[in-house]
Amino acid sequence: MADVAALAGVSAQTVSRVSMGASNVRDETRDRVLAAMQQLGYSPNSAARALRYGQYGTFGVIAHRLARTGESRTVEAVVEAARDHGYTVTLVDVESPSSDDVSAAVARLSHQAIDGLVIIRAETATPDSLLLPPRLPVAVSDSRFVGHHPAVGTDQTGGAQRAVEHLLGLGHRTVHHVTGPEDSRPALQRAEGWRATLTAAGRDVPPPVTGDWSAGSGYAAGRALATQSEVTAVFCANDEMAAGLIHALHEAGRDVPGDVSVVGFDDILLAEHLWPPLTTVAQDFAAVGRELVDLLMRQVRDGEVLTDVHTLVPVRLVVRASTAPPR
Amino acid sequence: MADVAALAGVSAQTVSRVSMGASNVRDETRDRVLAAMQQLGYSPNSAARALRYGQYGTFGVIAHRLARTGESRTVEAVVEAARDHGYTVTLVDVESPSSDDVSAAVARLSHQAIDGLVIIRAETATPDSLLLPPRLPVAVSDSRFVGHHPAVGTDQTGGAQRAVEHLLGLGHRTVHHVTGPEDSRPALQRAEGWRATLTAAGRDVPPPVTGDWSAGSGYAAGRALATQSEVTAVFCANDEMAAGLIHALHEAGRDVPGDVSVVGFDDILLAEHLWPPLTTVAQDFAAVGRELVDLLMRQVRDGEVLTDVHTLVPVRLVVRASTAPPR
DNA sequence: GAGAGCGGTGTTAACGTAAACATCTTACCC
DNA sequence: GGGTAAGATGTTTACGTTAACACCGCTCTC
Repeated sequence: MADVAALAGVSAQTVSRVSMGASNVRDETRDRVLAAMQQLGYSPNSAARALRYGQYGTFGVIAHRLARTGESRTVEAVVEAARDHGYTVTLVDVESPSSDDVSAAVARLSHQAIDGLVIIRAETATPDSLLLPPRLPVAVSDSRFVGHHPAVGTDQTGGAQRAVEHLLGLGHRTVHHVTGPEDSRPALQRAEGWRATLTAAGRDVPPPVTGDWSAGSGYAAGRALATQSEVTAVFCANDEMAAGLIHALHEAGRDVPGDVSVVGFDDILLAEHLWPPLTTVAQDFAAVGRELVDLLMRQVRDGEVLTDVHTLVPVRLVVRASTAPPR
Repeated sequence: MADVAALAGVSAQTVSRVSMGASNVRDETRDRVLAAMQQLGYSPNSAARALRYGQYGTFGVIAHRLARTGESRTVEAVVEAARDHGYTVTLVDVESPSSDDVSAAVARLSHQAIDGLVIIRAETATPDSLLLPPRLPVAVSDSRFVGHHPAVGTDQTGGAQRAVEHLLGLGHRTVHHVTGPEDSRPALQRAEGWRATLTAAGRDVPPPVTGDWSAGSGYAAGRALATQSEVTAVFCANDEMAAGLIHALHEAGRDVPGDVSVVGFDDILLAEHLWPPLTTVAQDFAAVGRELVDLLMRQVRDGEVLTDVHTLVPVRLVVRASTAPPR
C-alpha cells in the first residue's frame, strides 16, 4: 500500500479511500491510484482489514460427511444464505459426528477467523462438550441444544408421522422401519414418530432394523426384510437407505410397490428418478440453511442473545410411485 | 491479551508464548496465564495473527452446485486434504459455471483471507477472464488452464473410451450418448472420447442428446431415446442423467439391461444401489482433491511456480448390472 | 473582502499479535 | 566467589489497514 501511495504520489490513506470506493476522491487522483495498484499488482490485505474492522466476513460450518445425504444440500443453502448477507463460509468436515471429532473441529475453527459458527448435525456431542469460545455466535441444526444455543430443527417426528399415516391410509396393516444410527438425534426422532403413529393407530410395532444412513446399510436391511412375507410397507429414515432397500427387494424378486411399499426421508435430488420414483418426506434444506444463517446474523449484527430460540421447519410428504395399496 | 497479561501479572509477550505453546515458560507462570485466559474468556485474535504471520491457513474453493454430482465428493476430498496440511477451506458456491459468475466468485474470495485458490469446474471461464489477484497460488481442475495455472484433470476421454468399448465388447452395434451441457469442458471431452472410440471401431456415430447433468435432463433424453427401438446401448455423461434415463426407459416398458444397456460416469455413492445397479466410470475424486491441494502446497510452501503442471487422474470402469449383451 | 463551509488530501494512532532483542535471575563451574 | 551460560521474562517494534482528526484551498455569501 505504501508503494502504491508513493508511486501515485499520494498518501496511504488516499489509497485506502480508493480501494474502499470512497466518494471523496478526485477522479484524476483515483485514476492515478488505480493505475499504480494495477502496475504493482496491489490487492488489499484482508487480515489487516479484519484486524482493523473487528470482523471477518466469514462463518464457520461444521458438517459431517459432506458427500452424503442432504448434508450437502444444507451446506449449499447455508453458503448461499451467507453470501446473501455478504459472508463467506469456512467448512470443516468431520469424519464422525462423535463428540470428540466435533469438539476437535470446533477447536480448529475457533482459531480461525470466523464471526459465527454453524453446526450441522452435532449428533452425540453435548452442549457442554463443545468448548466453544465464549461470545462466539452459534447456530445448531439440532434441537438438543435448545437452552444452550439457538437451534433450527426439521419436523422429524411430524415427517415420520406423515409417512406412516400415508402407508396406513393405503391399507397396510403395519409399517416396518429402517432407522438411522442410534447416536443420531434425527434418527431417534424419526423412529419415535414412526413408533408413536403406529401405537396411536393401534397397530403392531415390528422391531426396527438399524442402519447407518448409507445405501449399503439399507441394502443389508432389505435383504433381511425381503425374506419376511408379512412385510408390505417400510419406512426408511433416509432416501439412501430406501434406495438400498429397494435394490435388495428387487434382487429378491419382490416388487415395489406391488409387494412392498417404501417411503424415504429427505427428498434427495435423485429420489424422483430412482426406480420406482421414491415416495419420501421432503425436507426444506434451503429453509434450514437460511434460518441458521439468520440466527447468526441476529447475533452478529444485532447483538441478540438467542439461547432459547428453536425454529421448527415443516416437512412435506411427496407421494411418488414407490407406495401403493397392499395386494 | 493485555487484560490477560495484567490479570496474570505478566507481559503480553508471555501471554503470547503461552497461547503459542512455547516451551520456555515456567510452569507456574503458565498456569497463572491459563487461569487468567479462562477467567476472561480470552481466545487469540486470528486476524492479528494472520497479519503478523503473513498467512491465513485457509484455501478458497470455488465450486458449482455443491449439492449435485461428484462435486461434493471433490470438495470433501479437498477439505480433507487441506486439513491434513493444517489448512481450512473457504467455500464459494457459484450458481452457474459461467465466466461472469466464476469471476465474481474470484473477486469475492480475493478480498477474503486465503493463501490459495482451488477452482473446481471453471467451465466457460477462460484464463484471462478470471482477474485473479497476482501472486495468488491457484489450482484448477480443468485442463484448459494448462499454461496459465496448474491443473488436475480426470481422464475424461479415457473413461468415455472404456465405457464405449465395454458396450461394444458386449456386442452392441453402436452406442448412443447423452452429453453434459455444451459449455462444460468435461462434457465435451467425454463426448469426444465417445465419438472417437466409435469412429475408431468403424461404427456409426448416432446424434448425441444434450443434457445438463441433472437427472431430469437424463429423463427427458430417455423419453426421446425409448421410442427408438434401434437404441440398445447408451453412455450417459454422468450418473444422475443415467438414473433419469433408466427411469424413462422403465416407464416406457423397456428393460435395462435386457433391451437397453446403460453406462454412467462418476460412480456416485448411490450408483451401486440404483436399479439396476449402474455400470459406470469411477472417478477418483479423492485423488483429484489431494492433488489440487498438493499443487497449492507446493506453491505456498515451496514457492514453486507451476503454470505448466498438468496431472491426469486415471479412471476405472465399474461393471454392474445395467449392461448386458443385446438381445 | 472576510468568514463560513466544503471537498480533497495528509497525519496520527490504533486494531492484537509475535519476532527480535534486552534484561534479569538462577545455576553451575573452576 | 567471580564469571559464564542458560532459562525466564519484559520491551520495542512492525505487520497493513482505516477511523478520526487536521489541514489546505476554493467557492459562496452577505
